[in-house]
Amino acid sequence: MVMDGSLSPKLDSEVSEIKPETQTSKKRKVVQKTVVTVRTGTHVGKLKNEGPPSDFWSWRKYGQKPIKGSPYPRGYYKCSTSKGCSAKKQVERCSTDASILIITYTSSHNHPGPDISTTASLTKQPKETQNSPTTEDHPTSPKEEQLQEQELEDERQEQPLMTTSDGDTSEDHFHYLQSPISSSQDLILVNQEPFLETLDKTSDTDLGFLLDREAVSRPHLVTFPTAPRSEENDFFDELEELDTFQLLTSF
DNA sequence: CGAATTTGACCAGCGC
DNA sequence: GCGCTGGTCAAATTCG
Repeated sequence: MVMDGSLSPKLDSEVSEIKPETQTSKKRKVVQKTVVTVRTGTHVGKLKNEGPPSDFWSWRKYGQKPIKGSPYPRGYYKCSTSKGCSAKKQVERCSTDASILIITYTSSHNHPGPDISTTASLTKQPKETQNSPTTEDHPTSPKEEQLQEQELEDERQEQPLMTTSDGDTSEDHFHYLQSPISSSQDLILVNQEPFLETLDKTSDTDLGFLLDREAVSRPHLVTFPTAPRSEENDFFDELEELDTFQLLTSF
């Protein structure tokens, strides 16, 4: 399957920022990666491990490892929605903000959609719409709030830490996308990287081009253009989001 | 009883 | 070549 964006066509809250990382020379092989940053409520810290921001798919945890530079461990999940699905995701917390979850999706799902019917009464079809749509339907609309911006700073701060051993985390492009995440927590930002290994081999130029394109179109459509918002603005965000939501839903 | 999660060990890639 | 870090597997444990 070549569904690059099969990750998830819809998101519950909003998107803030994404960093497409096509690991070219990292540790393991080169795979498409989608980094999604989710801001969990402040209550998250109380939870034992921050509820797993599960999207519409079911994930099975198969490992956990402490990451250098981050006081929090990283959890490794595999998609259990479908047997043959090779989709994986890594969940880790921002070293600077425990309330921020960084979810990295690897590979794509082989199946169209999870049993959304069970998860929620979504109206959306299981089509693999990867990036375009903002077709997100909120089932019962469990209220989600999203913040962003803070992540920017957080990420920046994080970089130095990560750089300790690596330093080659090249995040040149930012993708703004909707996320598949529909957890009861607050979603902050999501990024999707519809890139497959195939692209990788194609050429760097192409990749860059694609990235650029996406970055350009997405951010303007969904996210706010400028001005970072603070928690106070969050409320507004919610409102706006709801509005958008309704529009989308209506659509 | 079955499924999911947890934890440790092992393996592979990269840097020094 | 060695050591470090990240990622995955598998056995054990826990929960439903």
